[in-house]
Amino acid sequence: MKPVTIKDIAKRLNISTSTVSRALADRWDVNPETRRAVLEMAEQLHYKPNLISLGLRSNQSFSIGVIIPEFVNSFFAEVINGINSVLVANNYQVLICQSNESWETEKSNIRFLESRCVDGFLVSVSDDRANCDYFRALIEKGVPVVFFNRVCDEADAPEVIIDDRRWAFEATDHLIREGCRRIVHLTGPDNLSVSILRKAGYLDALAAHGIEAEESLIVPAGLFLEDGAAAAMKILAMEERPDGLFAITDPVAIGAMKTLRKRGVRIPEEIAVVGFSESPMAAIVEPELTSVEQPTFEIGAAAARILLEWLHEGAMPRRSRKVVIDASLNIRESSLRAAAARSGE
Amino acid sequence: MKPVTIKDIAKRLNISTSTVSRALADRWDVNPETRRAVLEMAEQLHYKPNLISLGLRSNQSFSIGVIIPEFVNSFFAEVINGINSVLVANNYQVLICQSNESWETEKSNIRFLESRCVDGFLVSVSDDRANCDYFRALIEKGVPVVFFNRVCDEADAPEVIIDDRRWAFEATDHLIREGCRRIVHLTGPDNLSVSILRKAGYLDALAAHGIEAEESLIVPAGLFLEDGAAAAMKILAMEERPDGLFAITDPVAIGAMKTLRKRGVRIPEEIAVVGFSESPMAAIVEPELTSVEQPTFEIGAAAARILLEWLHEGAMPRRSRKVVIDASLNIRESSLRAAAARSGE
DNA sequence: TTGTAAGCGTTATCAA
DNA sequence: TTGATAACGCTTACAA
Repeated sequence: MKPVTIKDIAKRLNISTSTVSRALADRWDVNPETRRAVLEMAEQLHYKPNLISLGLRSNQSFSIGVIIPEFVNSFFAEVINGINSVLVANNYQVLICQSNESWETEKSNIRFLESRCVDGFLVSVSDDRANCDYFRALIEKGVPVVFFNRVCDEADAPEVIIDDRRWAFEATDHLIREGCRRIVHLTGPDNLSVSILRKAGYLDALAAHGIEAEESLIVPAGLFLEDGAAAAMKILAMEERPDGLFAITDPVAIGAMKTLRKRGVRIPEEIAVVGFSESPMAAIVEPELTSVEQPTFEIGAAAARILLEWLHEGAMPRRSRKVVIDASLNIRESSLRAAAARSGE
Repeated sequence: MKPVTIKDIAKRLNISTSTVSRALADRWDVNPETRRAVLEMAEQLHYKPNLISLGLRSNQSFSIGVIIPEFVNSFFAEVINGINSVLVANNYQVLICQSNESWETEKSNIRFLESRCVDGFLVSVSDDRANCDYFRALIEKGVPVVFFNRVCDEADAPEVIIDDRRWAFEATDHLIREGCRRIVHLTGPDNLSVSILRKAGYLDALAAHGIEAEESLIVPAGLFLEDGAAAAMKILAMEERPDGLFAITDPVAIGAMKTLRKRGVRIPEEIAVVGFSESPMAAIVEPELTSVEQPTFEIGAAAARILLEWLHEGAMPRRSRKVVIDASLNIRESSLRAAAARSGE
């Protein structure tokens, strides 16, 4: 069965499609009688406007492409909820594509979404991307792009982030105040903005407390549970055991923690642990994990709002070039070394 | 800047748009010379086909609407990965809508996706839906709908499920074999197919072992962490403490387990616990949680394949009316009561 | 082998 | 207040 169109309504009422269109759009220049009849008939035939054809004419699709590395870990899923809340309320559809941390996939996602005529992009970049040329080209063509979380500084586009460097500082500073002196840092992929910034914050904190950084304490890990578990094996093999651990993400922290505990390392007494980006798992694991909490929903909502503004204004909203959202450090058992030591005595 | 269209290519080459169209579609009836020129020009101008306009003509959009209750818990996110893997490979776009467990939202999602001319639906229904009339109407109109996980038996549509009743039986049976006799069951919302079936499986297992079911041991909980935590308080208040717990989902099991442990209940020694639907948290929580593992990715992929078949055949694939995917019981510490008792002696 | 023209659903423009 | 027509990007009979 073919879908009902304004033609069907027009035919039934013996009027023209333009009148039907006007009546449905609630225009002033249409007879109240006619409008009523049209609305009634539309209802009766279960008419639903075809948003696709609308897009053809206006050259906009009322859809937004979202490109993220993955959404199985709840972080990006929560961000998408923030994005959705804003865009759906404005009658936009969200098209979600996963890059699976692959640049190639990211590029093909962009092409695909362009073919679908999305009105703009919300992007958190993958980690194996060599440069930002693709996004630069997009922006130069006039396509609105807003980055969040994992950004592309070389591209001139708005970004919504937290102050990763500052919060990595806070996390490390907290460990030092808990008495840690040999703090290992599990890093993420090198070309990810968050990797670089969080490492910088870690180094800042060491410097602020006059602790010398040691190359051997900076352990390349990754972003996921397995990466943390693998890194833990390296830690166990170290001649001089560290007394603190700051991981780039919660999964990495948890993966490391589980492995260390299985090998009999007591947490936080022997090694205090701090993660980053507050996952639901942080409150599940034992001991509960200290972590930097990012307001994920708000990050998504903010990015979506900037994109909407760009769409409405027709130009990049300059004052939103860099939006820094606040974060917080949730202190839990995994890092409370001083308290644990006291209660253990 | 306007996007490049076949008109632009045609104008530059002084040929007609139909020739360009044919050349791009790689038709036989076009001069190799012309084809080469067209392809070259398309490349040069960065031409990208407009999938939207294509849909207008053919009355199909090459997009599929997916409606799920939520995707912050990884279960549905994993299913979507399965869906994506099949559909993206077939050049379909997936439009994801969350119902947030609200029937109203579900209905508005359907309307919205219909307006976007999706070619079909993949649905896991929300829990507060009164009936399936909406989906029935859709199917009668000839719109392909495939249900997965949470299905709508009243609607005549394919469904992809696991044998919830059987695996609830296995889970409960396992607890009984571990020596449990007073097993509490934390249930989900009443009108959800999985709630009903898992409760039935629980009762089956009790009956099979000649254990009398007790109304007071069937505790209405919900689907999430908080629901499990709240249910745990009820358990703690029971006069006769149960020795086993089977929860409708992992989050409920984990919520209950955390609360029980905080109140000093030893798991599995005092209460053995089994969850359902294997979440990543199962392997994180302590003690690690025994749970029924559903092949989430495969469920999504299977549902997507059935939908594709329906789309290609033009008729509902009858032999896929009910596809039962296999599952398994992952036995971990939380339920190994016998072993724990031995090692504790 | 190529071009012309109609059509998909809708709206904007102009004329009636 | 309403209707006819063109246009959005693309494909496809049919004609040349």
